[in-house]
Amino acid sequence: MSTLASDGGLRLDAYLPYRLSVASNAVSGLIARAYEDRFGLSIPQWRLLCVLAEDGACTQGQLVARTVMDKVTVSRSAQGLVKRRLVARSQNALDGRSHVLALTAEGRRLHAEIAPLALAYEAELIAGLERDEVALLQRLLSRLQASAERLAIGGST
Amino acid sequence: MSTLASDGGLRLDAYLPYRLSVASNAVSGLIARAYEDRFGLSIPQWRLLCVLAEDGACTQGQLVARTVMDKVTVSRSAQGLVKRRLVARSQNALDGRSHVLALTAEGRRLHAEIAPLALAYEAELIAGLERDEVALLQRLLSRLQASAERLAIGGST
DNA sequence: GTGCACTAGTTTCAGATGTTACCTTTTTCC
DNA sequence: GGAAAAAGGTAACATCTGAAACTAGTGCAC
Repeated sequence: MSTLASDGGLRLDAYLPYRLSVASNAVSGLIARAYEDRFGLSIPQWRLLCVLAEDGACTQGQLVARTVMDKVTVSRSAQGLVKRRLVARSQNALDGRSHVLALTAEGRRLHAEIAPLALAYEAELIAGLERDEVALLQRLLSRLQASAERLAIGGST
Repeated sequence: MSTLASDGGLRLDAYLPYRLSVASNAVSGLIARAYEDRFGLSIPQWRLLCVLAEDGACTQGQLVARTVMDKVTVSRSAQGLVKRRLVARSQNALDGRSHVLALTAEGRRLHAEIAPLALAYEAELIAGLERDEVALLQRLLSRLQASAERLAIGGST
């Protein structure tokens, strides 16, 4: 019998989905403000820039798969980047429905400018943590994501 | 000199803010769908229910502090809960500006019904992890959140 | 080679979200 | 005790988001 109400040991600030969400919001908010203020980029736009810098030219479909974002989000973000001449789109010779996106010289330059800042933020965030703690964190996040996706599929049947 | 473009070792899928966001989205999406489908609750509403069950009656201001949500979000969520008679609002004798929110019997019942499900989801998510790994994850999330908040304040000056 | 199911991407629309402004009540402090 | 500043809460506005409809192009069946 519960004295006040706390049933079965559910406490909000020990509840992992809550903790994860709060931590993620704090980090995303920080990063989003930094990119927005200094470079006028949204986080989705920044993700596209990163993937295009890493992988070279891509179709939007590939970007969707690579960034785990909605195709509408990718479409709109790409439009903004094209408008700013950071990204060029050209016809895809292999498939008339899709276009190929690639960084322009200016896009590459901007990416090269932001990348160190991005890494510096990351370094600040994990300051004071051991190397292996960070590695474990990455592993655990992957694990959580995978579990969530598995449950989402299983649950929708 | 970079062969393709990957500058200074920035790879998106090793970038912590990105990983955190993706993992959090996957988990939140799963949980949100579950609560919405089965109980018609949004995540903010669910958070309020939890805090009210844990702490007993609160003002909205206290709920804002406790749940790390915007006061507008709390206001709207509370309205929904009141409309469904899960929460009762009464005048605050100590301060005429604020109201006191408390669970109704029905609210307590619903919370008691959902809590085991919430814990079951959490258990599924961390299935296969060691106890101390989970504890470390909690610590690391706290750390990241704290760092982000510190940087946000420092950066805005 | 024509029809039909399918994919890539954009547009449209409805709901969610946050920022700002606002009203009310309370506190401060002269 | 009354003006002014501040806090609790809501309303209004702009923005963001994602689902579903839509357009255009592909490719397989026959």
